Amino acid sequence: MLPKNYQLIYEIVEESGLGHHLTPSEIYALARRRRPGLGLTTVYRGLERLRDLGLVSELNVPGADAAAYEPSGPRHAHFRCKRCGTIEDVAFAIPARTLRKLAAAHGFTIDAERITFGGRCSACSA
Amino acid sequence: MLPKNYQLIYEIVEESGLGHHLTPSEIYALARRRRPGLGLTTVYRGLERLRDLGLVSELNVPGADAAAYEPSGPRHAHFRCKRCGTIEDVAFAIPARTLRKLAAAHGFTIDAERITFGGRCSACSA
DNA sequence: GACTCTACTGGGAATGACTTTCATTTTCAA
DNA sequence: TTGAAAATGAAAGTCATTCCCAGTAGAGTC
Repeated sequence: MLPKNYQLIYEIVEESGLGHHLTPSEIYALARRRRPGLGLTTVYRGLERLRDLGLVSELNVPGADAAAYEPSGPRHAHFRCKRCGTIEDVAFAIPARTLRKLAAAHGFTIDAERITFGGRCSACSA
Repeated sequence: MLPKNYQLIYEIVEESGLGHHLTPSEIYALARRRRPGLGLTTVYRGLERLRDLGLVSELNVPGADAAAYEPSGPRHAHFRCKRCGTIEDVAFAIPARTLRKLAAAHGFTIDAERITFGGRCSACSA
């Protein structure tokens, strides 16, 4: 059974909705609204646990100063605007067949895939 | 003209060869062998410049505590073993046509693409 | 209920990568 | 030569993340 606090952390990430991305300290701030006295350490520990359970995904994007978390959903990529820093979800994933081929060719096993694009978002390229 | 120190930093990353990945502090240590008294600040500044010039690429891999640098070469992906932390190059890139389609569909421009796989390397999965 | 063992908890200190600041030095074109 | 702009290094600062440790809550047992 998941400890209450980890449950809370999961709810917060979950409620943020797909396509939103929260940093640990944002999660901390939100969680303390519902359970003041909660420690930052617990948030980090909870996120680690949830990550291991596959309930949330960590996406750390180059250029961003902190990691971000989102509820685990269908595989997708991320786009980060180099100017304003916004992160968007992009519906793109490498076909499983391709992954299998790569893994076979290199002799390793792949259980995670992270794709990030960088550039200018529509607002910033105007 | 590139300042001497930045040149030195570039040479170090360059000589590391494709497929090798150096952290700023490793680069710092190597650079000081040739130019003692060089400051860590200069290494960071140099890497930033070289990155802007497109001469080196930064690959920051989730789970690693520091960023890593490699000479800019043909586009490729990286694989990081979750157990031993080794980073390998993987000859894989998303086709330009696919990138164009994604960019057009979302209204942004893509000028960078970062792909990282996670899993177990051949040694660690045995 | 009382007991125990374990997992969970929070605060604060520690770590470590990276950045900022600032006074000094180098570069290089005029 | 000279003067502005760029580069430099030391030290201090920032900030996300982790470690440590003593205290607490919960599940299971008697």
